[in-house]
Amino acid sequence: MEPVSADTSARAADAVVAALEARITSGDLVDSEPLPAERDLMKEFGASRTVIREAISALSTRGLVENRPRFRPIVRKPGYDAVLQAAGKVVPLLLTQDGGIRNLYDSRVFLERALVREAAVAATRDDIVALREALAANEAAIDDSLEFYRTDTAFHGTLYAMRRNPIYPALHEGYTNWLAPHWERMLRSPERNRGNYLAHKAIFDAILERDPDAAEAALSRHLNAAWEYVRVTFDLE
Amino acid sequence: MEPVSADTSARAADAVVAALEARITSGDLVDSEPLPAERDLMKEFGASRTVIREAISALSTRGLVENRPRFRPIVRKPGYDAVLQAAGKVVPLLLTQDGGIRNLYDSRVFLERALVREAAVAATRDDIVALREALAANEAAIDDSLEFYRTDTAFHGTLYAMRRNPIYPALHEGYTNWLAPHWERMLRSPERNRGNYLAHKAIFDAILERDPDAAEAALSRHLNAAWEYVRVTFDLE
DNA sequence: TCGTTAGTATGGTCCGACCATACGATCAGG
DNA sequence: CCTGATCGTATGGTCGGACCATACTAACGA
Repeated sequence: MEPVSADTSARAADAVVAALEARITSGDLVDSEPLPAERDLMKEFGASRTVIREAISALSTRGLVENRPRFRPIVRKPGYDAVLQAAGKVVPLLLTQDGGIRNLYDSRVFLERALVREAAVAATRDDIVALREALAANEAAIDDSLEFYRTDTAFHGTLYAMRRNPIYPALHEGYTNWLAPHWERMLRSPERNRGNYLAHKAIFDAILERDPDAAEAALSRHLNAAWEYVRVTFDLE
Repeated sequence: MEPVSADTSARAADAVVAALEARITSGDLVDSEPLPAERDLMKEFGASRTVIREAISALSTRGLVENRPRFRPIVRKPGYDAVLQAAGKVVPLLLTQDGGIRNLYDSRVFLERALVREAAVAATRDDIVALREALAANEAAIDDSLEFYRTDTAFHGTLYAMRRNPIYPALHEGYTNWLAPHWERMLRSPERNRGNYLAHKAIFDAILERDPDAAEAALSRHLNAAWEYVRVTFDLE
């Protein structure tokens, strides 16, 4: 008679979530295909539409389905980008607080310092090729600020890709998306682009020479200078 | 006549979410206090309970309110832990896939390598004191495997805290929570504990001597050995 | 063959109801 | 006066049914 585990009172939606979750990961529900209609699911689970909709909503925030307002939800197999998407719902709120942008940017610098250091130590021939190409594309875009921004991002992205761990490209996308609003609005010019390109080249050269300390130093200079621009532009700190 | 921005068809709940979000971040709704009752909110926003509930659910997944099944939702000011909590909903799914655990663990090793390197270069006197204390507590717990696990985690946590960036403690909590299921079940013994303690001590000593390379190497040895245990225990890869 | 159009499927919202439980107040007993 | 049991109310969880607007589809006509 003792209501021992009273805390196990579960929401009915949780069961539906678990079931659909299993079906998605198992491939029973195919990726990129629409989810069954709500009214079908309620018959299937013997639950009310309320419960079904709550379950779908939960799946949506977990990135397992893509839920555009008036359309059928689309099944999405979970990937590392899903994590970032989920996190992305909260990050903007943090950026409005105290040193939020500073903290996020600091973590990016810290990570990229480690990435370039690793690159200097362990870059493969293919890595070097990829970096060289990214750098060349960056140089070619100096006079086109929009394209320069793209190739700039791509150059840094190459660093993230070198770990061959899907977490890092996802992280890179997170950083660029979250910091973009504070970055895109900055004034740009070919001169400034050239400065950034030279910074990228310095990093690349240091990696080529297998000099981790120099690579890290060059990266630090580059990103700290960029931070200075952001800081004064938005009057932070 | 052109339905230019037809995609702006918003869910009614979004407006409620935005409003409550603003109230929480502005402090109008106090942290740790219960949210107004659903029936009050519907009067206030002129919306149906359906919409209100959906809004609350959304806030819950964003970590702005804590929503235990049968209780009043509790207001939670957004923090870096909220991000990790949101991400934590998806991470377990990824860990069941292919090299999921490997990827996550790899990212942890990579981060901690950077952390100990930084510690060796830039640790303050207070940092050293904190590390020494964490290490001492770890040594004292060698014969108590449960306590050893706690102090082990705390030692690593000290490394994360040294950046004085709240992102890192949150990350540390994420790593420990996500990897815990694969870690806690491993067999433990005073001998193994002693080995881990010695590894911690080697890291600490290298930091003391301001030798980043040695610190990083010691950390790598330590975590790679731990990975080996996990790998064979769970027959991964 | 292709654009138009009508009909249907489906998601979004609302309403009103009932249940179970957390909460708060009231009351009985020491 | 304090403590613990009791009871009524507030509140979240679930249900079923309804209506609307729109995405989708198939029939239709130029």
